[in-house]
Amino acid sequence: MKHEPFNESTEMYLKTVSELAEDTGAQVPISALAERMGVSNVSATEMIHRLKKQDLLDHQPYKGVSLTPKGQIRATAVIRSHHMWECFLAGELGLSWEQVHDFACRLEHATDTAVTEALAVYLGNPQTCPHGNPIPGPDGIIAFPDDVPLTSLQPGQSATINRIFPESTLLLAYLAGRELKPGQTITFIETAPFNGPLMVTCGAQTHALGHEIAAHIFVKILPGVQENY
Amino acid sequence: MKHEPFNESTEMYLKTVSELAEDTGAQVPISALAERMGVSNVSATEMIHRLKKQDLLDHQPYKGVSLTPKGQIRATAVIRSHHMWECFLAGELGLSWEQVHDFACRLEHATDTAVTEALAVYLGNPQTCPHGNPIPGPDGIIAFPDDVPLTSLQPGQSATINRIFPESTLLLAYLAGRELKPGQTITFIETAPFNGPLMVTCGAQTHALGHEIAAHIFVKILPGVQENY
DNA sequence: TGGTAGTATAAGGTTAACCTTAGAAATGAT
DNA sequence: ATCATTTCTAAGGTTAACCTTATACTACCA
Repeated sequence: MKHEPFNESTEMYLKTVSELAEDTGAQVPISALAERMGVSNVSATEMIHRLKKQDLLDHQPYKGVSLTPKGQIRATAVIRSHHMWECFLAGELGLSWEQVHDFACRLEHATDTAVTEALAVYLGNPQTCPHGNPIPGPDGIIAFPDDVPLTSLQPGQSATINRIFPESTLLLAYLAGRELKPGQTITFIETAPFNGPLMVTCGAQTHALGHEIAAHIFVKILPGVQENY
Repeated sequence: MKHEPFNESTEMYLKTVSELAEDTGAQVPISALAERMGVSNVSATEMIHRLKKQDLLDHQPYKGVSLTPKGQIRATAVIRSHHMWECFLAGELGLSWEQVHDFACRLEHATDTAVTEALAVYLGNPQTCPHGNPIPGPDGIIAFPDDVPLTSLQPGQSATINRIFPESTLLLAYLAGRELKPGQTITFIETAPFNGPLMVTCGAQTHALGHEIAAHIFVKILPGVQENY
């Protein structure tokens, strides 16, 4: 009756599947998983088999993987703990917006559920992390955010930044340096010619954002200025 | 110029050497280490060789091991983080005195120095953990506590509990159930015959404590009642 | 209906951290 | 000085999580 170990590696796979599934629906191709994990295809497949044997995820050959209820519970627990730590590190300890993701990435695997829940209460049950992403409830339910990627804006449209997803240190550092954080209002000017960067203004600044970056910035479109007709 | 990995296993060895050295002086026998780590003698020896190669500790064959300056720094960093988390979990999150040790045991290996230091400031630079043990400074210096094991009391002597060392979940749970925590005043009655348990009173309660347990309770002796003569 | 691109499996290799059994070497107490 | 205890080394085995290379299988598009 010993508790399952749930080591870091296991948790990273489950968490990644959960994050990728949020984008694409249910079935996550192993190749996508492998890439996000920085691991070879064969290694990922091996690991999938191990996790399948533990009833943490399902695998439809040539289709992809999806979390079982058991895997889902574990994945959301890790994500919840991750975001709680981000809130704590940034909000209480005053650590920087771009650093806390990294710190939380390590703490998340070392956090007992009792600690996560006590932390949640301490923080007043925050609903989003400092990067704008929704925090799963203790029941594992994630509120699906009402936003669109920056890449889907029309020229001239204004929007407020809602979240950065998925989070990555390099990206967060880049955005922090330009003050492109949730809450900021930006206006999309145009996409530079020859499939160039997206030109946006934020306050007095103009930024040229690559497609990769823009795809990770989710925004809420502001009601457009009424056009005369 | 990659940062050293410093995985959990490495840190546990260094931490354990540091804790054992505090008792016995400098040289820690590998067998003692192996026992505390719950690992075979051969495995511990293997690991010692690995750590030696990384210049984290010295090994005098047939004598024992001791930390190098590099190992010392790492060990105290882990211990500092451990105790900071204990303070936070108990003092801020309100988790129980006997649970926080376990939770901190996992967090300590996932904590960046920047987080430890921010936490220290947040907590007002505490000097001892909830179990009374001194917290190493950021420089790695540990204030040696001024106390003696309960086993060294004379019958009739009173003392205040100062710390529980080394901490272990079972022991802490046992003591918590009897309210034997730092700050409490106890009086040593006698050692029961035939090398039996130590009889102590704490408030209205009398407790029979085994030698193992008593050796882990460190106390400050109170000035004795003046005897008539 | 192919054929390519993507996916799966097979085979063999690596590393860290453990294990056991066995034998060799040093220490320290009588 | 010897002998028992402790400590060390040697040899071989295990597991998890990686790797590469190579081959087999499926899917889907033209």
